[in-house]
Amino acid sequence: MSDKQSQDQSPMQDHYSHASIESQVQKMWEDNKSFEVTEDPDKEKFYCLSMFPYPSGKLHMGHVRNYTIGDVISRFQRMQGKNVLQPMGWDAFGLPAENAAIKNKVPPATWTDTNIADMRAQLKTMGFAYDWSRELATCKPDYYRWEQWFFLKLFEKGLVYRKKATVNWDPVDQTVLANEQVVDGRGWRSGAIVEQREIDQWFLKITAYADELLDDVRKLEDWPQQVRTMQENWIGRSEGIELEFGLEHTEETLSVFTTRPDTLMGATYLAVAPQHPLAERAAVENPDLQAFIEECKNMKATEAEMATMEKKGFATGVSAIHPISGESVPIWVANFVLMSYGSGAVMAVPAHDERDWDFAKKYKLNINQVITSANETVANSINIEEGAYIEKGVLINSGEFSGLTSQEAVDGIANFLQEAKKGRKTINYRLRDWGVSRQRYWGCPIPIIYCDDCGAVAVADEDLPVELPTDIEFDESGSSPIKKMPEFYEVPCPKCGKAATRETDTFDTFFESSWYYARYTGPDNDKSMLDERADYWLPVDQYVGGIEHAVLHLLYARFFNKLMRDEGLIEADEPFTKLLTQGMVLADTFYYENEAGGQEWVAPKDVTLDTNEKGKVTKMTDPQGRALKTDGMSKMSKSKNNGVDPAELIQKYGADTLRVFSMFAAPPDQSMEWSNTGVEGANRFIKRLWRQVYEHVNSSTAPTTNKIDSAFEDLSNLHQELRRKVYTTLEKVTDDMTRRFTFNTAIAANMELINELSKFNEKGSQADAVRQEAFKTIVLMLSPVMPHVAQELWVKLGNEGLVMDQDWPESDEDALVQSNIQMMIQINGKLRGKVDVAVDADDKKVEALAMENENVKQFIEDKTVRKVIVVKGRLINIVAN
RNA sequence: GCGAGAGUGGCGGAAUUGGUAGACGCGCUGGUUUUAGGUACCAGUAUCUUAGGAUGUGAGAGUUCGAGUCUCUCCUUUCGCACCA
Repeated sequence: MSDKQSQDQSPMQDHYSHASIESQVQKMWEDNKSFEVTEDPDKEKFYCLSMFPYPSGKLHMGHVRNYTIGDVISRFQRMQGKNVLQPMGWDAFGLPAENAAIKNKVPPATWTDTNIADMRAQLKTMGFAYDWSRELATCKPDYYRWEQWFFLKLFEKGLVYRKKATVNWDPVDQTVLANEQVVDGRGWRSGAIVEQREIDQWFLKITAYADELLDDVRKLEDWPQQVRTMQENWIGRSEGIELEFGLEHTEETLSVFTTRPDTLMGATYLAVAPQHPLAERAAVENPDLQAFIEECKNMKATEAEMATMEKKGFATGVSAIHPISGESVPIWVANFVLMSYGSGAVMAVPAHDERDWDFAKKYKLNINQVITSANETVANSINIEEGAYIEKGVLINSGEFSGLTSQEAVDGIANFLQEAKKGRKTINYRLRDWGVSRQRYWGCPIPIIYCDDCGAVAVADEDLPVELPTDIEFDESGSSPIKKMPEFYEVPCPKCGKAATRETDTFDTFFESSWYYARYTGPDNDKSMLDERADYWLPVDQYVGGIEHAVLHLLYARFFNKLMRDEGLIEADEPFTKLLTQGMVLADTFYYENEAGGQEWVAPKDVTLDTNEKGKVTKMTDPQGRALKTDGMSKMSKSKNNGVDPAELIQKYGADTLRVFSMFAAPPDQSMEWSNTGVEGANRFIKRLWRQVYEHVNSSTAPTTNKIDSAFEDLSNLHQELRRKVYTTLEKVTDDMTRRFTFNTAIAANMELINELSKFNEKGSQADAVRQEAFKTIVLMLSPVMPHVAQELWVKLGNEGLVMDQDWPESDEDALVQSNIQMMIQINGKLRGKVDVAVDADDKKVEALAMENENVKQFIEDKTVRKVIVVKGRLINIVAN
């Protein structure tokens, strides 16, 4: 780019006017294509990605916060000399577009396109450093054709399969509902009670990668511990044994899974899930049992209550044979046993499991203690009639296994069962295979054709993409229009040519968001999904997004990354090296009670607050004079009417103010409380900096060039102190930006420096040179946060070019040198004085100086000094009594 | 119930390695400028106080010359999982 273009020779305005600055600076970036990047093997790359938004129509504060964090990191890394990629796109498939289509009679594609255009314009007003040439939208065929292609690769490899799974069926609208469309067990439009139906759906074998996903999540050291733990729990690996109980009077067996084989000898009954085949068979001749099973099935609705729900059971009348003792153990149906985990049946050891104990007490089943503690005192305190003993210990009442420790018994019993062919060691996962079929319209079509003769057949490569028809109309039922479009689904079989039927289901939208980060590296490629550019940019160095994606999105993206690696498309094992999960944006909530006793929520901007002389709020009123109540801070939402529109604030204060406030109010990973007065404070800060630079520029006798080093010879103390403050601030800010990611303290440190600078009233060319250096450094340090005003001030300070292309300032050792430091004097750990000492003074000298302090003398007058501790450069603690 | 985190002025938050608690900002109080409001600027703002100090980081104990920070017990709260055998 030409430097000329960025030079504005007009005189500096005495006041800060955000509107003209921001539009001019943004235009300059756009004209210069400042954020377009290409692969440069000579430069270190940095790929910074923020989670792409769903194009709902308007930017909200959560977006502003998320994208500002990513942008600050990107711009900082750019100043560190990295080749920075920061792309943006749209997670464009999804249910809201269908809802809008029904409501407004607009096709989802049109609605989505309009929203993307609006939101793109809004993002641009925020001045984010995105490479817009890489923009992608997941609803476009040039994007989703590659996931269709990839799905078929997985199909070939046997990593996808079809099986029956339950869906929510609305019997009135005759359509499948997404979980979000089921409200209190009823269809959201029809109000009909939703039924569960079993239909064939496609699954991805994520369980085949369970071990690798678990092992590798433990290696992601730059991810928040919380997210790693959540993923570990989600995968939920547990080691144990699967064993067979023979059924009495038949040849059949019942398989159960346990992680505590050491307690096997204490198993006094078995419990199976209500859906278990054995339960259903036993119910055929037992109407009471049948009724119990039905009752359990209907309890499904509220999952939250499930955990606290009363444990209930019903005897099947069938008994099993204990695989070791040969004793008869009754089989029960229990409402707490899950059909979906393990084999849907458990062995119950009431002596050593709380839930089994409760159940046994309730139904008067045997409780046999088989574990005791190695510690005699503990062992004597165990009373199995009072409660279960769940610790591991030493086996008793266990025949040949008695005396073994739990640890030894696990292997011993497992080996015994294995040899008897009655069991084997096994690993169970909580993780289920990923069902990717959705019976919705607005999604990527699944590229499969069903033929009566050939079965499920892949769409031929040359027929990809299977394009989703966009010229459609929704009827009142809300069911997918392509399910009623013969021109879409009537196709010949790709194998035999016979008339066949195209799949009309679409992919779960998590499918699109699982690989978009990789596609940004080559979004223009119409020959392949990814190319060699992917290996230049991947993995993503910094990923920024909401904690709500801690499990599903991040797990699926990690899974896809491994799938793509195994397909030879990329090299990296993991997609995201560092992860930053930003906190929620909260705002005050206010309401009054209406006549019906309901809550009417009042927008925070319409509320007047009265305070007492300490600033504590004493009264809240709305414009009609109604006294209001508050429900505290909660996440900005429509339902509580406490949202704040970023567009209005950009208009009023400018993007830089919004950026400064959202970075300053809280550390990025914590929730942030919105405050309108806080925004004004951020704006005041920028205006103050502007005015100070204005006064400096207009009164300066110093050279406005930056050749000021010669001016720093023989500086006075005051001058030296200011320079030291500049460079201690720089060191702190650099640390905050690189290591800590605490942008709030980085901004605070700059505020502190600016406050010092405003008190620095020295005159003369040396003072001006010191000031010039200080302002220049401040502008560089703040430019990632407030890039527009920083650019303008950069030029007004007499510099050339783009501030964002400058190197991050280097520390100056000379400026940091100090001859004297202040040390604290404590007596018995309490602060009693301060003393200035030479930096190189030894401990004896320091101690002597401290003893001379008047206040210290007073305090130790009638005491004996026992000990003196000198912590170099910090404090002296005198221990006396 | 299990797991992880948090608790500091009127509020958001700072204190990074055990070493000046309350940086920075908001709010509030007083003042200057202004016809006035707003803006801007200046000063003050943890609590008690006999004005020497004393107390103070959810509560209680402990380790230490010294604890917001480390250990233990308890309380409150946020988030996640939720009968996972």
